[in-house]
Amino acid sequence: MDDEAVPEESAGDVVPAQRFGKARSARSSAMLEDYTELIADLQAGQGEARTTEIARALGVTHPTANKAIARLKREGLATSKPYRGIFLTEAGQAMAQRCRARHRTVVKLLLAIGVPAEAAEIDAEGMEHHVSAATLDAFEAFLASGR
Amino acid sequence: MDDEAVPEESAGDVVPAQRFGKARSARSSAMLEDYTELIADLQAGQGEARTTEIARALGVTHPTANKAIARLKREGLATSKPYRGIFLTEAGQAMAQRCRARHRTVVKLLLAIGVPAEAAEIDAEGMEHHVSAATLDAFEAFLASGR
DNA sequence: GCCGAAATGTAGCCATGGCTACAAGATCGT
DNA sequence: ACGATCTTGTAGCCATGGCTACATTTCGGC
Repeated sequence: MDDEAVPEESAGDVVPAQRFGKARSARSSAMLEDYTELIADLQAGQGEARTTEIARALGVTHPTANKAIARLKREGLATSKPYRGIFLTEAGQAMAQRCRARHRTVVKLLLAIGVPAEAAEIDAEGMEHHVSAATLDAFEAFLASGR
Repeated sequence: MDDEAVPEESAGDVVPAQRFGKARSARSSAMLEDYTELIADLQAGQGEARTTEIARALGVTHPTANKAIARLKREGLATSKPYRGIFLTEAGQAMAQRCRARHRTVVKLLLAIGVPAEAAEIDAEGMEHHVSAATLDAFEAFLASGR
């Protein structure tokens, strides 16, 4: 959180490095978010989340999914016992819920703007990870105001 | 490019794997877009784009910028001679222009929605790379319609 | 004209996130 | 209960995009 007050910047620019840095870190957590959200969906939908299902849903091979799940476990977002389903921890469930809500809001906003449904779904998948709290608030306010 | 013609999918879901795949590929081209856009800016602003400037503006070290520039050259987007400035090819300039226009549109849309200016700038940096042509059109139509 | 500082380039490390190939555990049919 | 098959896990490769450390080139001051 440091936007202005950069001494010898000619103020015309706001130091773009910050923005790019934020975009980069958002990219790195995007995967975690996708996985937790998906796992929550699978648990809700069919009781448990299996590695193969996760891989299939994300369009990656199962070893890739496996590595990602290992990372989720490392980060304390999920747990699992060998050859069994994957389960989210409290933290994981919280993240999944937040992401799902944000995803829905982004899609609704795009639709409200007039974006075709398929494009809205596809683009939201990538955009959502870059939507800050402030922006999300604005989206919700916009939707609530009935435009 | 394989979008439709997936035979027996029950149409209730549109196969999420596609969406994730698109989001992933958008992520991989995001860097190219950032660099070309920035190089164009630097050329316009101070006549030439130097490696150190690019690195500073993006908030990375110069070897990182150097590698990225090597990739730009590989992809035919930029040219440079050792220890000299970086220049965009025709293709690079075209990409830069498209990206800059898209960036501006995204920012304007966010502002129109009511997103605070700083958040709009930051979030747009990440979001823009996931905005498809269809979505961009919708954004422009929305802005033109004065809401 | 030379020498030192700044800029640029190169080498090599690390983590990530893809992949294929193979190993090992579960499950199900007979 | 056993074997085939499916699922899961592991190993190891590649490319990418960060980084630090070091080499080289350019450039500016003296």
